[in-house]
Amino acid sequence: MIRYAQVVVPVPLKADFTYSFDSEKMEIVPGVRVIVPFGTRRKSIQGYVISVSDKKPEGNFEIKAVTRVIDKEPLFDRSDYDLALWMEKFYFSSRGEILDTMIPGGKKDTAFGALDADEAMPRPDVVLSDEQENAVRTVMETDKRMFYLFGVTGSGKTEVFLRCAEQVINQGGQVIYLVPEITLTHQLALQVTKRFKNNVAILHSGMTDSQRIAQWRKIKRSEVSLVIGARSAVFAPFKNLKMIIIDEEHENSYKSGNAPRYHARQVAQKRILDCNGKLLMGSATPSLEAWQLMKDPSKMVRIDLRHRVGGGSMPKVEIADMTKEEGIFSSLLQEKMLRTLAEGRQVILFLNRRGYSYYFHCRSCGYELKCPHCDVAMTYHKRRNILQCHYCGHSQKPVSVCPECGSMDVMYSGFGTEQVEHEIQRLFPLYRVARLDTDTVSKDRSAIQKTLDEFRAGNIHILLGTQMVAKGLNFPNVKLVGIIMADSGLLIPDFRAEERTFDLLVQVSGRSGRSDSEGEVIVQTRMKDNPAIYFAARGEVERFFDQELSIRKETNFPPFSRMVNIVVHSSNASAARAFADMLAQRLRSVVKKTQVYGANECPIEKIRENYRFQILLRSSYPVDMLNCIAKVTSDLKVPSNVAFDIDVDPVELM
DNA sequence: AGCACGCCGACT
DNA sequence: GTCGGCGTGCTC
Repeated sequence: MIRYAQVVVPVPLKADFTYSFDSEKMEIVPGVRVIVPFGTRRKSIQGYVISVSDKKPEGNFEIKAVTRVIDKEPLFDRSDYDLALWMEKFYFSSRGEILDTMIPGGKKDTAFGALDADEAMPRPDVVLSDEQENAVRTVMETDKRMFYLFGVTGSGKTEVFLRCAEQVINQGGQVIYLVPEITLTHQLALQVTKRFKNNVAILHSGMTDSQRIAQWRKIKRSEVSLVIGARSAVFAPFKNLKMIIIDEEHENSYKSGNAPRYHARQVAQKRILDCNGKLLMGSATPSLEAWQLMKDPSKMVRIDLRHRVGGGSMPKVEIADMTKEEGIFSSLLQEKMLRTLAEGRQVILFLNRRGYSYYFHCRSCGYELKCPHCDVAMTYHKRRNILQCHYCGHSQKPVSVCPECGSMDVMYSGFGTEQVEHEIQRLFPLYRVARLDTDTVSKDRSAIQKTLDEFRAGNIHILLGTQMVAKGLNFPNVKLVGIIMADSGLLIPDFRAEERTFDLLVQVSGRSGRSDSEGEVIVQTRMKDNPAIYFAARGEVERFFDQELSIRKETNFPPFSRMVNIVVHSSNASAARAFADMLAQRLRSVVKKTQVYGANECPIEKIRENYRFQILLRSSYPVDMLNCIAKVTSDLKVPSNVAFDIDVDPVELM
């Protein structure tokens, strides 16, 4: 018998599409994936069956046949689909794209993990500190929905998380444990596997699609009770979910950077509300959203962990004022490095920029070399001897005369990790340095682990890197951390710049002095009075967050308002501008208690040959704002050479 | 988002 | 005379 399947596909279209199939030959039920012809030239695409019916749909269109069924059993059920529907409304995305993100085997995760089964990491059975003990008890025995473990780096949050998970599982519940992608290390996986044996599913990006699907099915059949993974693990299809744990809650990687632009924390809140479970988050540097919620214990219970479990105390931080220094290294940092290295201790240096130098600039005509496809300066990479764009990857030969006026009075300025590495080799020729950034490790995943192993073994004395060295690393022999340029993140036009800079400084500083009380941090800056730097250097975490919170309140920025960033883009600049202006005007005419800014050029006006304009909306009445956006965008004729992207609660505005 | 169709410019 | 630009419309 010929039947009909309603299918959604991973394209930005809200409609579903009906395909026919012969029920004698194919077994198709809601929740399975199918391969269907889609679009012109009957290209094949993977789709998700949301319903099946016997009668032919009305309408004047050709009904094509399902090419092939992928699954014997459904991969998602009604409750998974309901979550997709919620996301469709909340994030203005299509069901096809959402299911493609929720269910493994669709969109590929871009991040990379470092999970290779070599190093063994035996752990003695730890005894909880009083603080930790109390934390576990509070979470388990308090009848509240949300809990926050606010604890300094090294205070043993992981152990508290694992104990809570254990208890929930012992009571028959199921637990999702989210970690930022870079923190999903081999060590954590080992700890967890050792503890939970085969009761745990680990979802990491190094796995193949079929491995991931296998894990998903195990979760669905309740063959495991604990899932650990990055952002998308929040979709783990547990039937008796009772707890979601979010480690390093402030991390931006919990927010998806593309099509459905969901935030794992928001999805977690939604799921936890539906299943009547508990949400347990933690960080040494909470997001301001969380910090505000903690002010009201009826909304979120704050639990403090004030002490490092190893007994080590927080490192001593000193500021090097770079307005009074020449070159990359201040005399203070150089001196500290020499002393530390002479003692046989190790150094971590942090700089959030890769490459050799940043701006190519002509002193005769003022020309600045930008990527031909993006509104972004090209970065010079010395080893490969190329200029590269960090947005689109375009590369070209370095130039030595101004391409504009032919002048030879030109210079490359601004430095990245590659140049710092050279400088270290020059200044400290007796010591070995290793650089850890996407340039040195992107080729193979095991390279990170290899470098870290060498560093742990003491064969490397100085570890230099970007974000990668900022989080989670725990090397007892590291005594000194140097932050080469603490202000780099403060120069971007974003109301979260200070919050992010502060988080980063605190996290990086936490790499120092893990085993004793001798840890030191040198913060190099040209903005020593900036609150983010000032408070981070003094270790005054609460004072920073309180001050930042009051600034946000005065200026009516999140968490005191909600924002939506609509980015209109097109390869045709005037088409993009015209549409963006029109959209902004329509929004303005319907919103009530919402401010509409723009349309203006995005801070990065062009990426990959696409001209970009943004409309920023801000409101203390988000329901009105979101409804208005839904209304305006639903009956809108979009020129086909422009597209727009709605980002609810954006974490970056570039 | 892709992709094909289709109608105007500058060129082997 | 063609090749190919990108504006327009569609995807069961």
